[in-house]
Amino acid sequence: MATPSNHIQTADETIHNRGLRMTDQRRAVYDVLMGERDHPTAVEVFTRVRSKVPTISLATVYNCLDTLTGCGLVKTVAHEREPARFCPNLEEHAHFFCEACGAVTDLPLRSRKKPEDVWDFPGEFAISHHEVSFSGTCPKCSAKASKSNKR
Amino acid sequence: MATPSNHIQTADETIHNRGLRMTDQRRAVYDVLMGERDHPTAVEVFTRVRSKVPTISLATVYNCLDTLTGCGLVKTVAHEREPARFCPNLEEHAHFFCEACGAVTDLPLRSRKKPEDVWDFPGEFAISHHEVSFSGTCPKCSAKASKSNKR
DNA sequence: GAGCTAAATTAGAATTAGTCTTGATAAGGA
DNA sequence: TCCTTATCAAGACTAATTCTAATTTAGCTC
Repeated sequence: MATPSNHIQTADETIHNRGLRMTDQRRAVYDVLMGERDHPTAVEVFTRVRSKVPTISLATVYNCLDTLTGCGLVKTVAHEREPARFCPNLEEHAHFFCEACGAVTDLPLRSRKKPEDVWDFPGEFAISHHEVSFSGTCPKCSAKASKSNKR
Repeated sequence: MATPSNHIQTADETIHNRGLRMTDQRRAVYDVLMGERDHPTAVEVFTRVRSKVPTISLATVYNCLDTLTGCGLVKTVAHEREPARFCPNLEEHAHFFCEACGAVTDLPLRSRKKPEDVWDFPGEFAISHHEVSFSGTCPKCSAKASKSNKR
């Protein structure tokens, strides 16, 4: 329903099909997200985008991110009270938040398990989205920690 | 590790064991959360608590919620960019957010399944927390919707 | 290509949730 | 009782995001 899978659409097509325009700003924001897949915040996107489109404003970055998420090209990633992050990975996946370095890692699904198998839904819940997130220490920081523990 | 399960502690004991005091304000905040299990925001807790402790300030409510979560008596529930909600249910469970009425429902675990069975963790991730949330339409709102669709 | 219209952008103001600061208050132990 | 420390309260402050209003741009029609 959200993404017509009959054929692969380019971002341009997806946007045009909604009656919207692929402007320089929107493309630049999208390119930044596709370029470095590190889940930047709006402000981080803003600073990266400015190297390509120096006149862009932060409000526009917010607008573009809004448009792109509205078109389903980008997903927002919320974690605790931290600023929202943005992710162009449309595959089903969970997120891992490293408490040491702040890195956010995509974790692909290993087995296709239905939520109903794992959690108890008492009554008729109509699920439209679900989100799974983990936090802890990422491999890099785990390695660093065990090294410094050995001294 | 987080909750010593050798014997059941009262909230008072848990707080005292941390060298802190169970004040009127803290008890009132905790009682509000235990009373209506509807995942109120800090402001909602504030308005409810004021009927018991009329002189309490919002800052104190934030402080109390902070202390209680620090002691592990209460969990914060984050969803999108919305204000944080608070939950005294310490059992492992997921949350369901109704997009129609805004209600938040606890969903207990049906089967004890390890995250590693479901998601692919490439490398040595040390998991300290995980959070699962669903959104969609709750049973009440589903019933209302199907009724009004029939007209 | 000029003119029109709606969409998009911009800068800055406004909002909101939450935190910080500071001084007052209160509780528990010596 | 005195002393120390925790706690509370009020309001100032911050950061992320949204809103507003004016300007610019793109695509369409003539």
